[in-house]
Amino acid sequence: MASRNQPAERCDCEVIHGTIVSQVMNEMPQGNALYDLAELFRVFGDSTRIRILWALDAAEMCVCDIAYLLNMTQSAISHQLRVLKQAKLVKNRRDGKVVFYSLDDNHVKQILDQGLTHITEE
Amino acid sequence: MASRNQPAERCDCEVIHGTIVSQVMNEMPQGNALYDLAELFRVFGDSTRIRILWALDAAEMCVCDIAYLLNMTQSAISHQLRVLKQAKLVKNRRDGKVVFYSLDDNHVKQILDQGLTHITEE
DNA sequence: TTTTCATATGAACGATTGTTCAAGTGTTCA
DNA sequence: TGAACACTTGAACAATCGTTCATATGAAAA
Repeated sequence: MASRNQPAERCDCEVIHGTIVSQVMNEMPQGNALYDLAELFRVFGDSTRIRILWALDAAEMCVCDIAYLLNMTQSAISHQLRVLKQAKLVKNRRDGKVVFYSLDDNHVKQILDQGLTHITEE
Repeated sequence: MASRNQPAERCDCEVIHGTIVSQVMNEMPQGNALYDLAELFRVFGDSTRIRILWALDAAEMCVCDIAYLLNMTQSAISHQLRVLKQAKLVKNRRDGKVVFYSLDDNHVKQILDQGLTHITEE
């Protein structure tokens, strides 16, 4: 019998879904696919980053504009923009001293909207 | 002049988007809407929870099934199921000793798929 | 009733996160 | 060139997170 604090062996409860469970195990995306998916959502999982994306959906904006808009320091915004850029959610272009950020593609807004739909429907 | 480590005052960079920025500030959802949105995505932002949701999309399942499937302890799974239930992403029903979990609504799979689309398109 | 199984829960732990602070680029303008 | 501006970056910090361990609950079987 499996001790309780080990990675689980097959349980003894009535196995209604035994066959399906085997299927799921075989069909579950291998390797990093689900890990990458979690990482993507983790980037969306912060209200500062959400507000940045929300702002950039309305217009391309420089770092100081975003900082002013969210009432935060440039440093904090810059750190978060780096996270967003690494996740390919935003892109940037330099124009003299100023760096303008914008959404990288239209998936971003779709993902936000999908989330909002879940929240507002209750 | 604003010192650098204060919540930002209006910057001096060329204000191309000044008008739009004001608009965004007015139109940005007030109160908790964006905070709630971030919290929703934060729940998706963990690979254990993503794998649980993936499994439950295939079939209703008991806790020990999920633990076996993901090769984790029942305790760890139970803790995560609580998070998922609080976020209204899963629901459960008791049948004797066994508690069966399933996805709460079809938004969940839509959100997962939307994320996968972003990842796979490169 | 007592035992057993399935699950839940609270405390504790290391690991990760978001912000701040201080210092660093890189560009423009005088 | 040198000052000023827009932005970036690394280290440090408190706060939060996910898992483990030990224990508790709830239901069925003995």
